[in-house]
Amino acid sequence: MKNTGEEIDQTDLTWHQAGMARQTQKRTLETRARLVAVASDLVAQGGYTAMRIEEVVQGAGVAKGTFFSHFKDKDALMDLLIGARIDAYLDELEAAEPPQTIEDLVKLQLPLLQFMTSERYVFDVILRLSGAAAVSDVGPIAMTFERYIAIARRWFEVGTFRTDVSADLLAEGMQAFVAQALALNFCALHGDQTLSQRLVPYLRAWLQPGE
Amino acid sequence: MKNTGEEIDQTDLTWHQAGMARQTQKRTLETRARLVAVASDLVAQGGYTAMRIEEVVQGAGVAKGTFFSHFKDKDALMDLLIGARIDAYLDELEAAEPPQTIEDLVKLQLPLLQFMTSERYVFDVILRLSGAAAVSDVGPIAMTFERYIAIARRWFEVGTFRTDVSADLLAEGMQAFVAQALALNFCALHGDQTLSQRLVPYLRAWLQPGE
DNA sequence: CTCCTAAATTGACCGTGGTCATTTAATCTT
DNA sequence: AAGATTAAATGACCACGGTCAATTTAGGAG
Repeated sequence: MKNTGEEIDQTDLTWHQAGMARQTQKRTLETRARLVAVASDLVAQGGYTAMRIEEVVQGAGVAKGTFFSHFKDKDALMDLLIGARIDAYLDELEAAEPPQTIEDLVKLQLPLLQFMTSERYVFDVILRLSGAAAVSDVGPIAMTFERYIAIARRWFEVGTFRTDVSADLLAEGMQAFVAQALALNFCALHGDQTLSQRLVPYLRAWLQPGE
Repeated sequence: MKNTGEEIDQTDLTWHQAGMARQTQKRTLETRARLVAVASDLVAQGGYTAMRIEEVVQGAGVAKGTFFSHFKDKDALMDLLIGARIDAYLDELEAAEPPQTIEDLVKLQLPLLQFMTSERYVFDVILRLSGAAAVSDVGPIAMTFERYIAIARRWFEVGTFRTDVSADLLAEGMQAFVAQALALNFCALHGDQTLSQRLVPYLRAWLQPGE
């Protein structure tokens, strides 16, 4: 995003008069890094639900207002932290061999799904940030959702699954079933089954109908 | 839920000594009714997002604490208000002829879906309350989700849809796709399509594979 | 009617996310 | 180096959901 502006004739203009923004100070990056590091630590200790902005700024040795000049709101920080975790799981999915059976498909994703349901709050944040209201604020989590679809699409292009509909549609459908299964995981009425148990019948009916 | 306690021998015990709770006062019901009425009015005026507990109690002429002795939290009130609206839409679905085509299926549900996406906040509340963490607090919205599945199941039992999997699975799958479509409705990257446009391909692939 | 108990109500208070006018610090200009 | 200009940081303040010890009120018991 940065430094992509076009070249500007500076012969009779200072770069400021030409409308260039003054460059970000080193201080800024340090402060931001400290905020993220402290937040990360706090999450490691007490989980996402318990993280408090007040504690983050105290730990980073800055005022509360400083936090909000670095992040739009608390969600933006969560977006970053949770998005990074999801990305790491997607790295593993991408590195793995494309799954050939429904069971493999579920098994491969299980670590990611378990992270997503590790705290109710985490799941809520993910749902809230999985789609961006404006193109300009597509955040880390929203990016991971795009990425997830892209990875799944590749699996369905080469795999042993139905071919009467596009791999893209199959991927989006799987996403829908995964979200459903995760939601039901928090539900007392259906909480007895494991994620896999719930997911496999769905995906079999979706990806291999009539078999 | 009320007055379901078993009969108790009262020959030598007052009903109070027998452990019966003193009956709810008329006052209670009036206060609660007033709170709900005011809240309902406020929602009608400014939408769910803008509703403030402070305004509700002011309008009802009670103290703030009173609200929370009637409702566990703000969500509980929203559960009631939104649940009632959804129930009304489900009444219509139940009264209608079972849809025979995908297009009819979507068209029939459209009013409900438009309500669910009328405000981002409403959608978030619905997602949050659609499953109850404990059996004891299955609220109005959670009930409507059970009801929705039951209605859809009946459609799929008599309709012109695939029969290789249970009608129950079909219903739950449709729910998943509907949720997905609603979520994408708030997403800038996919916001150009209408709900129907998004939903029809999904449901065709799910309910009538290979046709 | 009066006393007594439990239900209902009160409102000051708290936790926490978020704002913004003001102050401080860095960097550019001359 | 001094002055000008913008970025960064500050912290008092607000909004709003939620709590709870204290108070009021309803209605049965005597």
